[in-house]
Amino acid sequence: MTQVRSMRADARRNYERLLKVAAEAFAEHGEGASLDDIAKRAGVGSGTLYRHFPTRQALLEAAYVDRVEGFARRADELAEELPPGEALAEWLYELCVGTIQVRGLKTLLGSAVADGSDAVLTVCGTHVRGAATRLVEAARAEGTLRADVEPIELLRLAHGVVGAAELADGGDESIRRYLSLLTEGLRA
Amino acid sequence: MTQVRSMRADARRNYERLLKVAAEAFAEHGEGASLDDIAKRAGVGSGTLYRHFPTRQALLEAAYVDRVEGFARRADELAEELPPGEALAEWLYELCVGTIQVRGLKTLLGSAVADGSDAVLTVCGTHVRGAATRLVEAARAEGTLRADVEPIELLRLAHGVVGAAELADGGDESIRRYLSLLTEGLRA
DNA sequence: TACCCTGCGGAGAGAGTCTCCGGTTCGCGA
DNA sequence: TCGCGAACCGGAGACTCTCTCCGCAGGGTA
Repeated sequence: MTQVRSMRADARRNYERLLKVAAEAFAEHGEGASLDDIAKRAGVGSGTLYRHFPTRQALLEAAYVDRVEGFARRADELAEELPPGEALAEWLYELCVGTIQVRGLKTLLGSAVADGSDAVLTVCGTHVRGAATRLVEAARAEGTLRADVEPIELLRLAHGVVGAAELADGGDESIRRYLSLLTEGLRA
Repeated sequence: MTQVRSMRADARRNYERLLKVAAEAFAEHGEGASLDDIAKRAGVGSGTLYRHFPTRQALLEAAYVDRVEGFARRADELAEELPPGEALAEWLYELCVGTIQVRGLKTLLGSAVADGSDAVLTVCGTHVRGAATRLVEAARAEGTLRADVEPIELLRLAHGVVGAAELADGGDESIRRYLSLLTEGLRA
């Protein structure tokens, strides 16, 4: 995606410094971390930061792509280890836990499944939507998942579950609880 | 709740001007509306605003209490008109729609059902939790709602549903869809 | 080695938050 | 009705953060 090779050596150095520092800063202060401060900590001017990453969103995405790719890979691992329904359930759980633990990731994943024009679909969006689609299709074929549920709907609901869990204590048990309520429904 | 009577006449005038302007500003610009701007529009200095409402949250709550009281009253109306299960479902739907339509309300209701120490429970929290409890108990007694679901859990999940719907188009149909997925569960 | 031009840095404008305190004005008691 | 003390006002100003602009350094190529 990023044409890293045609970058000048110093530019590339700065780019990678910024990425590293940004990941730390977002993890520490959440998505709202001061951008000028990130620039300072990386030893570059703010101009340099904004040249490489025009928006906060761009930096957030660049800093966390590999983590999101990790979620996508994990989906395939789980698909091999478990029956489809369980794989999907476990993946959603891990996704939610990851989202709540790594500060800043929630916004990123949120905008990755938001209803923007699909033309400008982000890398993260592609990864996470792809992974969800694979798991959903398998679970549907197996007959353990309602046939009318779209992958994107599941991702959005998972995002909602994270929101709900945050309102509780934000712990893994809250995630598990709200996810199970969603899976099993509210009827008696 | 607010000891309005013991206020000096000018203080009270300003207090109410601020409330009115704040409700407009939050509705127009969302919860992030500029506080200094609200003060200016109300014709007072920013010091006056901060004296009456020490935090953005305090102003938000004061500006929207009556709306939240409206939700609570609506719960009782619905309880009279419909069977418990339907009343609860309809109330949650209206709550979600209201939350998404009135900008700024989402944050307020979120913090009203957050896991803060219950000692500092807000007025809005009391109203909305009370209403939910009444509806939940009736639906449980009727046998249409899982017996192990707490009112607060339902409110948090509703907040999550609003989040999910926002990621879609934010329309009433999205709310309806995600709420029904939650109610009926995801199993085939 | 020398030159061009990519990429750098940080000053500074703009927007917002929140505090502080000199000045105003309300309302009570006489 | 007057006068005084307390309650309340207003907005200047310090601080934080975002984002742009442009003179200049220093990398890459011939």
